[in-house]
Amino acid sequence: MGGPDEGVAESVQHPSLTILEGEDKPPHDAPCIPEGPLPVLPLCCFDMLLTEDVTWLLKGAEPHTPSAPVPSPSPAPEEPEQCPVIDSQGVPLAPGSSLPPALQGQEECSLEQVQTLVVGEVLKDIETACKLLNIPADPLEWSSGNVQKWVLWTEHLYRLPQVGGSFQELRGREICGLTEAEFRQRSPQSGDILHAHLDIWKSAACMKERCSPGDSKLTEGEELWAEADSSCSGQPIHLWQFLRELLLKPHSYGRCIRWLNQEKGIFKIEDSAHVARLWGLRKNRPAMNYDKLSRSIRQYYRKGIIRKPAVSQRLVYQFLHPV
DNA sequence: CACAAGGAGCCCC
DNA sequence: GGGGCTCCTTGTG
Repeated sequence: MGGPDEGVAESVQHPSLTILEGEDKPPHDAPCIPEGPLPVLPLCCFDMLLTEDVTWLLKGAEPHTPSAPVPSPSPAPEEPEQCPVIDSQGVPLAPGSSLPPALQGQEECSLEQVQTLVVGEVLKDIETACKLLNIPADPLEWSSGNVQKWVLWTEHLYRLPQVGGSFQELRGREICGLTEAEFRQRSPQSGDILHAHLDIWKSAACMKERCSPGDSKLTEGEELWAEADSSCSGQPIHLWQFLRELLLKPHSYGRCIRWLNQEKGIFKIEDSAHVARLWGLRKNRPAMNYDKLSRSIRQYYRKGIIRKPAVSQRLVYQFLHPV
């Protein structure tokens, strides 16, 4: 069913725009940023971060065409967020008005600091996707199944038109070797975007490799993962864990699931179909839908993991052991 | 119509 | 056996 017109693709494109020129060396205390020039990343690839976290960045970083909307994975910018989105640290972010905690108190932030922050966020998001999809971070290591998962995921996350089996037979090494033109050839509608996103992943993998492997210091994101993620143990992820992971990444998934009261563990599924599809992707269950997902959630009632809150509302659930 | 609740059968690890 | 998927019925707003 091709889903009702979920305002496709055009909001994601700024393929020619780049930020991160990396002319200066990064600050020496940057946690995991390699020395030397940072990879030049297309701006469109940061859209997952831009919506809440760094809209302030763009404001200062003009000249941005005023008519061009800020790239966003959300389908239609027509509807503003009804509720303030809470970021991973629980700090309410009023779009365009507040600085990330790391930069609070600093009126002027240097380009390097911005780079460090943005790149760090990109790495965290890639890490999230890896864990949710259970695929290696380095695209070169992907099997054809991994490639397929990644394509589906990226399509889904950025509401791209579906490419079908255009990349089906390719393994990671092969898809990494494709030029943008070849991407377009295989998928005229979204090939360029997929190519740009793959570039991000390749750059991130490259950066990770260049990071000192002995550095065991966890980034914020990794700490969150350590708290939330038990999929690293090699065991199959449970639904409640998956939901919690989505909830802990509000800048990526805040539109489909969000906390109503994190202290009490109360959350709301904003887009039931979307969450179900994400779960289906994660579990390789293409037929997953909210009906089945909610049935699984209801199994948790008996087990004391999730319940309906005292005041029952549609699509609102509560973890019995809040995060 | 979408969601909620729960029974039941099935599969996989 | 546990966890989850699937299909089902019934009820509600």
